[in-house]
Amino acid sequence: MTQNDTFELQGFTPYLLNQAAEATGSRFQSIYKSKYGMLRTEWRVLFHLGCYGDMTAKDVCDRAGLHKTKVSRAVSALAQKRFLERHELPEDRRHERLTLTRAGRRAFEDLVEDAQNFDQQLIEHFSEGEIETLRLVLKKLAEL
Amino acid sequence: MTQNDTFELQGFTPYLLNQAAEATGSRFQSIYKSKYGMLRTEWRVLFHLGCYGDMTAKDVCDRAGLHKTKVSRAVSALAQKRFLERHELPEDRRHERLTLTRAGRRAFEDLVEDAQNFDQQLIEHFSEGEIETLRLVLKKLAEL
DNA sequence: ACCTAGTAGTTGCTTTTGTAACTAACAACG
DNA sequence: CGTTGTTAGTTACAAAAGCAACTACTAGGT
Repeated sequence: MTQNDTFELQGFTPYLLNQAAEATGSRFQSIYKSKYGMLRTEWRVLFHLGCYGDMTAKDVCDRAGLHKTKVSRAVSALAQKRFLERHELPEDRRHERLTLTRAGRRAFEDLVEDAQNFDQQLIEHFSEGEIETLRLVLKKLAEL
Repeated sequence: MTQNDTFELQGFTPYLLNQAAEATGSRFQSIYKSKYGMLRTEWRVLFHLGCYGDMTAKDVCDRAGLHKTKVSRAVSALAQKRFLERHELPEDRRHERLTLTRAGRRAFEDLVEDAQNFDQQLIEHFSEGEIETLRLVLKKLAEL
């Protein structure tokens, strides 16, 4: 193998981010996929509603940085699983308020536990300072 | 909006990783997509060959953690663009050595510049210590 | 030589995503 | 009232990813 020493792929931030996100994300996905047959976008919508309360699909798009078609399909899937209900807002019938059903909230709370355990297992490999820096940097990177 | 205060989505590591990876990755993708019509997996294969020298598709799979079908299709696409050539190894005709063509190497070197500039713009928002910690933690997370 | 098991890589089919066009509803202005 | 522009959400079609079955080849017995 001949190599080019001017660039180190292992030091390229987007590549590292992708590898880490893929590794952790796919392991975590297997949990909610096997338990509830949910896709990643469905999990995100569920968690947005569970963590931040009722909102419209548009709100989810803005908060999560997801395209509206993705959210639309995830909402349909969650509605079909009877995890949420849609209520047209009378003051503007274009919007619909999304609300978790009792079953949806139960699933959310169950998955919150899994998420906490999973996160715990991840962060215990690092010091508190490292985790603090990681979170700070990731949040900034996501907003750039 | 009613809310559940027991879990903070913004503190969940896989979610943060995903948001940061998505934000930076999609911006960077637009560069090589517009310049060379490459997909993310094609970019990765190109960079593996460019950075680490000739190898087989299997080697790329192992190093990059990609499924062989994804790599197979990326290799076909890069071959069609005349960015690489495949050479069956005489000692084991199941393997094929992948080699960048002159055009492939030119594209690689061009994109290395873009990658360096891009990375520079990312990391200049942070201190050296933060970047060092970030890289360390991301590498470990990718290997867990 | 033959049979079995395993590997590198491809192909076909299904699921998921991305993009753009669409519907329905509102708002502001003439 | 229209007409124009804008927004929330859906749908239809194309591109891409995931998965399983397949081909071609090698290796290791027997």
